[in-house]
Amino acid sequence: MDSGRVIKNIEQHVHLTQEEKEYLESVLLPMKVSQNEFIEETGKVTRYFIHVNEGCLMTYYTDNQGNDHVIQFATPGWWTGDLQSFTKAMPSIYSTRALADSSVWLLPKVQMDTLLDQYPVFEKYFRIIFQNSLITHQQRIIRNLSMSAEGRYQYFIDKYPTLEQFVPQKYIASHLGITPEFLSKIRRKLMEK
Amino acid sequence: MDSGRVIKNIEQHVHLTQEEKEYLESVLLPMKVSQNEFIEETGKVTRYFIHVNEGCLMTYYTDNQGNDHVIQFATPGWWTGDLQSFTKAMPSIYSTRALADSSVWLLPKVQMDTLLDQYPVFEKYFRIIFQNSLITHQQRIIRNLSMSAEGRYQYFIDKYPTLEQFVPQKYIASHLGITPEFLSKIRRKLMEK
DNA sequence: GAACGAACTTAATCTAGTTCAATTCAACCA
DNA sequence: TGGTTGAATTGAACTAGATTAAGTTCGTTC
Repeated sequence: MDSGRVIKNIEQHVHLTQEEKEYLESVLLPMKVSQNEFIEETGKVTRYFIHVNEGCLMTYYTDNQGNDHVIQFATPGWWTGDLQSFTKAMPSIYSTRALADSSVWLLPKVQMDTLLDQYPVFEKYFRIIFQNSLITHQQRIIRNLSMSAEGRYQYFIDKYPTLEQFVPQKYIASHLGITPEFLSKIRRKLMEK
Repeated sequence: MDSGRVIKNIEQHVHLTQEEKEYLESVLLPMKVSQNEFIEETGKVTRYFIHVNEGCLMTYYTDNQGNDHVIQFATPGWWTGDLQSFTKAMPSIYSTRALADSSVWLLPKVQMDTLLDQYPVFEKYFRIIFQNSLITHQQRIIRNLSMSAEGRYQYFIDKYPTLEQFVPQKYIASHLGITPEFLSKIRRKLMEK
């Protein structure tokens, strides 16, 4: 599996020396996951920060009534996982599963720590990644507070048109914060227009 | 105004040398704001990242129907502002106002850039700050998706008991994603119990 | 100290979205 | 080839929370 893509993604934000690239490559673990397979599970401590290379993952929370709530769909170039569990070694409240056959890179906790300690450029890189992610999370909160379900769905398909091919509708509904039944109604209404 | 508190807050996460402390102190601008005064306004480019020293601020989004949606209340020790506007020099979609007479430190954009460039420790510091903030934002999304308004209110007063003294109820309602009228009903219901 | 406005409350009515239950549809696979 | 299973759809009944509008409380100002 070619690690070139991770490097390319990272170099969109920071410049890496040959040594930094080689070190990163030496600590990333390649992994293939087939559709519906779990990478991380609720209740266990997350040991890896996950970078998607091919396919599609989803990270979600299951509440005590058994309902799933999707916090993220991750396509190639995205990091995912439970940051709290990963950084603080707490049992995870999320699960991460493959929605399609996928290939990912795993960055183990200890290696991430050394990476950050030894090479300041990775501090910068993850500072930028988390900063951007924080911005998009704030915007998602705002959309949830200020837009109707229909508006949020339109925004979603507009913004992530490629996701519909991987993601069953019920998980899109879950990500939008509505029931699959209601999403179905919205879709019919939009078709009729 | 004593800059010791900012330093103390930062040193909860990273260790600073004397030089780093002095440089930071030399670029922070102290500012007093009185109740209801704006620090940043929608439509203008955010020039400062704001650190609260005393009092309480709120950062909120106003939608095109004129409704406000609070994304953050900031009390002493917290950073606030519109990160997207600040880092990408875009017009801000948020406003930041004082809910009480407050004192803050302003970190101007250019100075933040040099700070990050010159002293890797600040990359680490902000990486940690953004990472933690990202975690809490994800949790807030999950609460909005999985809990009732009453549940979210209980969580809020439980988690931020001191905020009620500064924050008018209508802004708590806004933060929870409900109307002031409905929050009023919830409160009565809880009183009667 | 009257008058004003802003925050909060109350109650009636309304609606966006849920719940539940039945039906269809497609994929898998033995 | 037919049976099973889970995803999507449909529709009826329901509810959490919104909307509207009127009233209350209270601090501020002239």
